[in-house]
Amino acid sequence: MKSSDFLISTVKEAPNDAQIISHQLMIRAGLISKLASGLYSYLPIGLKIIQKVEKIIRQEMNKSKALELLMPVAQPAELWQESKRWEEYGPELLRFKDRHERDFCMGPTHEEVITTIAKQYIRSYKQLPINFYQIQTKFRDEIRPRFGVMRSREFIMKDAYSFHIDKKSLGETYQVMHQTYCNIFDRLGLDYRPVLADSGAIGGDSSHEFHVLAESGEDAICFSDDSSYAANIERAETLPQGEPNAPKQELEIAHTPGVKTIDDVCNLLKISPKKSIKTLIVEGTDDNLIALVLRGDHELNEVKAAKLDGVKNPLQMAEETKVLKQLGCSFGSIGVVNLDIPIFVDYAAAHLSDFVCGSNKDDEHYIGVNWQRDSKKIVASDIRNVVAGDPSPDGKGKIEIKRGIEVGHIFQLGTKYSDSMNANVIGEDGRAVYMNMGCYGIGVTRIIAASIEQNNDDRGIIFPQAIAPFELVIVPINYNKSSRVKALADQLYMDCIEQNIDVLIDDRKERPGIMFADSELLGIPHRLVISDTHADNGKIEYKSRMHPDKVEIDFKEAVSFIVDKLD
RNA sequence: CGGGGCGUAGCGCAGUCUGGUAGCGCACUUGACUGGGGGUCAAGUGGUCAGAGGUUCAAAUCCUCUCGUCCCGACCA
Repeated sequence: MKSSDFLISTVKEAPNDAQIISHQLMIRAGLISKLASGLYSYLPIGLKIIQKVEKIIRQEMNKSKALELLMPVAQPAELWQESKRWEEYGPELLRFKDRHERDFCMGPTHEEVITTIAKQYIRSYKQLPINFYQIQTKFRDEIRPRFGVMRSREFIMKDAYSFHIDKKSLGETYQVMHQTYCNIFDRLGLDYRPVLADSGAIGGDSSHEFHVLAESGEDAICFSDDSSYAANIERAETLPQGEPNAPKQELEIAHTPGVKTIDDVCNLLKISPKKSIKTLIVEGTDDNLIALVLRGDHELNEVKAAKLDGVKNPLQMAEETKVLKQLGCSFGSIGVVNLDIPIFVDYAAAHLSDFVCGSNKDDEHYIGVNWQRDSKKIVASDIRNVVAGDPSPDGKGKIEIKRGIEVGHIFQLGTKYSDSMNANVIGEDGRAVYMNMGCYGIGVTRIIAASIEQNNDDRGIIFPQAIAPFELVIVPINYNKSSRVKALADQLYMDCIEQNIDVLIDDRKERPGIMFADSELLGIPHRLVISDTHADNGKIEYKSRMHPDKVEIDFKEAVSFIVDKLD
């Protein structure tokens, strides 16, 4: 490709709505262009990158025996009503009517459609297992689109759906997909980790997420420092800590006028938050109130809490007016002594002795509280987020926490959709059974942002070779004035094309500094520079985007030198 | 949905408080010089100041409403 035939739309300054480095660089390098909130056009150079990512995904998916197909973006409401998700999904599902006033939605995912296809064409266990995938545009009307294509409303996703006669077969394909995902992310040159995940609203049993490690990641990932344990913080478990110590202090009232927060209580009473508890009130399933108790320095894990018996799922914090009416105090003064509603206590809080808590009266707190002596029977549970330093749930090592960008997610769905949509096959024994399903997603466009988050410097993007928009850039100095440079550069360009190198020759009438800066901003991995001074002695200059040093090589060997680098 | 910010040329911004000729840098066009790290000089192009209504002799500027956009929170396959 010649620069003069292409669109190089680099800019010095990114728009001020670009917050994170990948978003800024994608705008500055001219990969994307914003159309509206969460909607981006991919300019020619951005599309080249997408196509390279897709190629790797296709190759590995095909290798896993998955079959590519393509389903519609627009989907009829009937399908979603059948799976009950028309009601469950909420405003993230973009709904609209056609000219006949029939309800439709833009597909945020395709379980319903693929299940319909499977229902139609898969009749016998002999056709199973089978795994369909597509690479296609999804639309989710995100509450808050942000970070460019990292969390956009419209995005490209590879989604796969497998069908099985039983759970065993599903488990086998799940393992194959786990390995396939590792192969894909390896080839994409990403620093990533598979982690245990909550399966969320999609339902099902077993689930792993694949996270690219990056400071800007929206998820917290927990690792053991001494084993392979890794889990999303939503899912990472904490362990019971045994019986608390025997009481040493008497139960006493402390006056705490106007004090509401844990910080204020602890400052006033000169204790550590680790010796206090906080009591959160949530809605129960019968319009009742339920107390969740955490150590003062810990955070509630809403995913875990929503799964407790009698607690409304999804979790809903109680209104303060309702709390005031039923418990007689405001949020900051709730405590566990004489609290007459169901109480779930986090393991760490249940392990405390002689602690501080609210008294269920404003402006007073209890000190010297002890569970056995001062509170009614409680249920100890795992309801908090793990923190760095917690013991790993597998008993080996301690937990470390890092940030991650979710680029892949695999689920074992079981029969959730085949059941509600009546997708069955005839088994070996001649009886109809619901098919087990798995589903497997990769965020194609998010991968590009994630890769840039991991690979950049003060000059711009440093693309891994596998997804770089070009493998090589030729920068001729004085191309438009020096006929000798032009002849050599053109020859080199033709030779590269002959070797199937994805090469860009910068034949613009620009000063060298601009061409260097653009090639670095775009993250092209290899660069050859031709000038009159080099031409004099039959040399050419090579520079890798990864290394600061330039090297001189013989002009005649330049192409084979690059071919070697690309292998 | 709640709280906050912003909206002036393609991009980054000043001007708004205190009403009176719409500006700067980058980019873009033309020319000259220059030619290995975003160069210099000169001359240009480009704006319903987000939109609507109001106050006023006069509104980018004051008032009201609407829209867009970003941040924080709640939400999230």
